[in-house]
Amino acid sequence: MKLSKKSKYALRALACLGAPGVPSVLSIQEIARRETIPKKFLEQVLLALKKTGIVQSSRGKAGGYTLRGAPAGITLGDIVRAVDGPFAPFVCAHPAAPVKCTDCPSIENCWLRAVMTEVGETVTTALDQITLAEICRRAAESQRRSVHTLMYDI
Amino acid sequence: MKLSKKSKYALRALACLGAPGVPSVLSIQEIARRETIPKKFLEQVLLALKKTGIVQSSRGKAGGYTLRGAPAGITLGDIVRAVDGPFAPFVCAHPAAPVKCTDCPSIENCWLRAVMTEVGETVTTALDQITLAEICRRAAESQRRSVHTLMYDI
DNA sequence: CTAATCTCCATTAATTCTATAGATATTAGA
DNA sequence: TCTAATATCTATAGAATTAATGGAGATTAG
Repeated sequence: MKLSKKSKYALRALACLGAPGVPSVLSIQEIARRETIPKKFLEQVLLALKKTGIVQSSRGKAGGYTLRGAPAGITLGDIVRAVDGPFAPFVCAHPAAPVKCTDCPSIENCWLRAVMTEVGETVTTALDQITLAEICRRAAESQRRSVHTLMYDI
Repeated sequence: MKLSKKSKYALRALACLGAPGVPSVLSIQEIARRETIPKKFLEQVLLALKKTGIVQSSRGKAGGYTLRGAPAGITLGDIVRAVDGPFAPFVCAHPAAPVKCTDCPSIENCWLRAVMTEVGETVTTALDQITLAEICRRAAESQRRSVHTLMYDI
């Protein structure tokens, strides 16, 4: 039940792109620098985010990535699905393209599949209720708090 | 967001132990045979389930495993946690023993951690609402249905 | 043109998951 | 007391997945 680093990087990159007061177009290199993410790895992450339409890119000099829609319209679920795939507790419980497990009796008549499909849906619903806007808001707040703490520390 | 085979094996083993009309004590070998699970692997799974008190065991000849409590008191969450650990989307969002990620600013002040801890709690709540009793009921129903189908097929 | 960028494909490295092996401890029953 | 069937424990091999890197295009502003 752990999320991949890809997801984590995707979240941080998007929070970066959605942060107010940041240039709306950022290059891979710039995001990698800001968030300390391996550049070549981030490249793959952004490509995945692009494929599902969460971000858009422009090539050439002065190119880079930008959010495709408003942060309020992008959910945590969208992001994680884009890089890690759908929430299928087991392959036979895959929402779109279920695959028979080697040990299922059959794909239509597998009680584990039935229960697990429901679980996957529950998780999906939960993650789809958190938006990138909310995440950005919290990120900004957290940063304010940390600066505040730092000032006290000094 | 995929569950491990350990979880799957645990669920099947417990559904087996909780099924009505089955001897209440089953040996590892017997469960492995019924559910087609590698015996030595199942051994580890059952040991984990024992450690958290979901099953109890007796050693020696005629020994084996049995459920510790009523199926209605064991949740899917209990089972998965027992073998796969708690639902921590990231290590810093571990409910009991959070560990600082290499890229967190700090464990107290990480917005990803805050959001992800909530997500983990949501998943936990969802999984804790499905009981083993419910699972056993569905398993039995599914089996009835499959026998029915089979009769038609022949 | 050129330099900075995204894109695509392949490969290596690291980690985690799955499975197996073997030695030991326990217990019912002959 | 012996034997056979069982759980327990620790280690390790094998497989699969994830993470990271490398390098050769394609595109575009200036």
